[in-house]
Amino acid sequence: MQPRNESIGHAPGYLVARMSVRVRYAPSPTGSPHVGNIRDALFKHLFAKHTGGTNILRIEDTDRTRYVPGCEEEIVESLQWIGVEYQEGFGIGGDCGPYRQSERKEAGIYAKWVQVLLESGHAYKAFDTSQELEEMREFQKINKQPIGYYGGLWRDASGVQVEEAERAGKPAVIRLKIPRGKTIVIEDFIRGRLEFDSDTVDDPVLIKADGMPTYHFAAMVDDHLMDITHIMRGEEWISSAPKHAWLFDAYGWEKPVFVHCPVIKGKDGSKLSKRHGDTRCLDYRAAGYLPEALANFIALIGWSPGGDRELMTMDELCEAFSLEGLQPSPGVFDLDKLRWMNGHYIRATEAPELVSKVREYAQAGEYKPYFEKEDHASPETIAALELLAGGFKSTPDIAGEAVRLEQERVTTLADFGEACAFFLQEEPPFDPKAVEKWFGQPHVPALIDHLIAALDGRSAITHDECETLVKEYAASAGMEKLGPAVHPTRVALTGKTVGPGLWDLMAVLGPAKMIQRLTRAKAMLG
RNA sequence: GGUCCGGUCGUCUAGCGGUUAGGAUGCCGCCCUUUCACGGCGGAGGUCGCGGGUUCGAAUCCCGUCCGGACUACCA
Repeated sequence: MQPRNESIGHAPGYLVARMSVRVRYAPSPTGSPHVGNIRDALFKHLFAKHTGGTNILRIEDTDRTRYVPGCEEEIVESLQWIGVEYQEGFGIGGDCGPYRQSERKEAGIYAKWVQVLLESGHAYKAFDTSQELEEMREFQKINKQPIGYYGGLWRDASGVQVEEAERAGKPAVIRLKIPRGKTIVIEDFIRGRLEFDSDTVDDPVLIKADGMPTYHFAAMVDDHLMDITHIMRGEEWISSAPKHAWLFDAYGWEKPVFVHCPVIKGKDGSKLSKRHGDTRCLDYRAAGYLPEALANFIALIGWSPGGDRELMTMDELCEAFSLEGLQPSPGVFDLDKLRWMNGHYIRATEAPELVSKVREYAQAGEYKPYFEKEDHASPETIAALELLAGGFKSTPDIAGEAVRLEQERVTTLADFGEACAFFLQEEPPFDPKAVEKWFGQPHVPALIDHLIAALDGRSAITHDECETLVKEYAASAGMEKLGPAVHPTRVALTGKTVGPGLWDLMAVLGPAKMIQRLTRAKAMLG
């Protein structure tokens, strides 16, 4: 690996630390932002924050055919949810606007700059039809030649030929004329010096036949015009980096530092995609993940603060972030670890705040479409969450207490539904195994009678009183351990063998509900 | 096919010429305890992809090789 000297990066002919860092997150609105996209955005946010620089949001909507309405809103919402900030750009403005490329196209920016290239001979018009292009690739394939556009008829066409084609009204694209027989060098912050034989780089389209610029052109022109100091992007862009570098050279512009970040992979090692499960950023919100957990988790894929640090707040991430900590190799998205981390953040949240988060989560209802989806359909989860949402309305105190008591044993917000259900259900179902294990013992009817009698006539009961009550019975029955008293009581009250401390849950349930459930249990005993 | 990038426990990673290769997650066990969980402690799990060099000494430097991935659009 190459030495990386300064935290902002340096190389001859490249922008250096003299100006403040400017980075951009430039998504194209062609679908929901997924965790990989958002991780990239997060890196930029962390870098900008760490260096006191500027993060910019730019919308790259140069492909009209793939535009998905509503996408821009979701991009903004995703960033906001996870805590990625930007100081300039789409939706907030700035000195380098507009920040949507379709608007920049309307403003004539790309037409103007491509003209410069045309005039200097660095770009040319090509009139190939799509069919001709296809045939060319077919030919290259059959003859085992490198596939790509290395000139064809038009790279060195005479002015006469071009005029003729134009007069005939043939549609044209404008391509960049990549020099031949040259070595194009890219300084990548993470990987060091990258060299490309220009003969293996084909001539990219700059302006499409419909007049729209391609990514190769628009992104680079905008990066220059917006004074971007570091082109941070996924490593899938490395192969086209020489085109971009050459574009800067053709203009005589100073190049930004390239930072090709490792991508996030799925379990099978390929780039993260739908078949790896959830990839949409906001699906994690719907599934009950906390944004601070997701942010912390994805920040650690492809980046490390060094040493053993792992659990970090957004502020700590900003403080610790540096380009040196970026890894060259891709990482796998490990849901198990995310789950652990989410559980940690749930436990780290102050109870009152957690209660309101769970309430908002249950009431927002975003979980419903999520848990209806084929691959992780869970009608039980939906029902339990709906019950919880109702509980927050009708008996907010009980719902709130239930959340507090279950805080220690859930990993997602969604888990609260089923965990809290027995508090709110009129008649919580009995787990057959629990019944079989604890209701068969001879002392159980007497235990239940004892409890009912002691509870009768009371309007409330405290944690300590519940403890005394059960312990008294155990002592009177000559029990050496509490188990035989505690477990059947728990089953009678909750239907389950697992859950919060018995005294805690008894106090929350209150005498009336307990008597009702105890009576029901007794009836069941026969 | 071509070009390029990558390779440390299953996974995320620390490491930047000298370490018993460290941590985390997941898994297993013990402790705590009224259950589950949390928490604490401990364990299994890596011949640092492989083969050559350089060096007194290599996970760390060099070369080769294998495997994986990305790109190869008038998509980004």
